[in-house]
Amino acid sequence: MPTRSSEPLPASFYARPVLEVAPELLGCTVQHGATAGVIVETEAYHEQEPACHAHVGLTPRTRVLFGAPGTAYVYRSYGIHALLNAVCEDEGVGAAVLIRALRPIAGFEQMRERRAAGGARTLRDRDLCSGPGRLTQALGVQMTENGTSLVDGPVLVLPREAPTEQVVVSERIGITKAAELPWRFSVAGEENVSRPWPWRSPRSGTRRTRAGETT
DNA sequence: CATGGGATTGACT
DNA sequence: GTCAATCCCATGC
Repeated sequence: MPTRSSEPLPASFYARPVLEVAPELLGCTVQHGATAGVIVETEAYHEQEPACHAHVGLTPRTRVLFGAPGTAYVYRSYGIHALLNAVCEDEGVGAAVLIRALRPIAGFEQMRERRAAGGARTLRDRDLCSGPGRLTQALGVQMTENGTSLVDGPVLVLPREAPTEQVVVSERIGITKAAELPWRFSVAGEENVSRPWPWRSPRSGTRRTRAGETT
């Protein structure tokens, strides 16, 4: 039972350009019940670019995306995984930050149980939340949390305790539209990040680092 | 109402 | 490297 060391981030934190919020969420904590982890990877999405679900306009599915900043947008991906986003910018604007990876800090055993129940075979600490579908599984975040408040819970986002880390920028992962936008943010040297496939290497030799610059 | 496409993961060749 | 699993919903007839 982790003691909440501080109050959740206020809605005003999210009511800003999504490209500001996405890197600033790095280092913040996502907490759900007894499980929690520090955000180490995010991606920004905005209605004005086609990779964002809100790009198609207001529909039953995207309603939450156009809602109040600080709301959780949870959607099902590939029919299997629930992906967690934080709705940003003003109400009426469709924008959100996808939480792609966490460094687990509390509730390790419960995370392991949930991940094992979900079929995971590797249960090292760094496999628990190193991917957008993995972290929701580990934290027990489901579609039922779609539309709930990240300020009032049940899923909470708490401010970071340590100041600025080294932010690494790169292209978003797993999308086909607007894939060139450098809207993915992670922490330099962080091990608990998602790696759906090796980061682009033209021909031979596996590149370890692929990134733009820091801020 | 039928169809098709994912902001993924894990297993396998 | 390839591939299947499986659900929500946008789109089109």
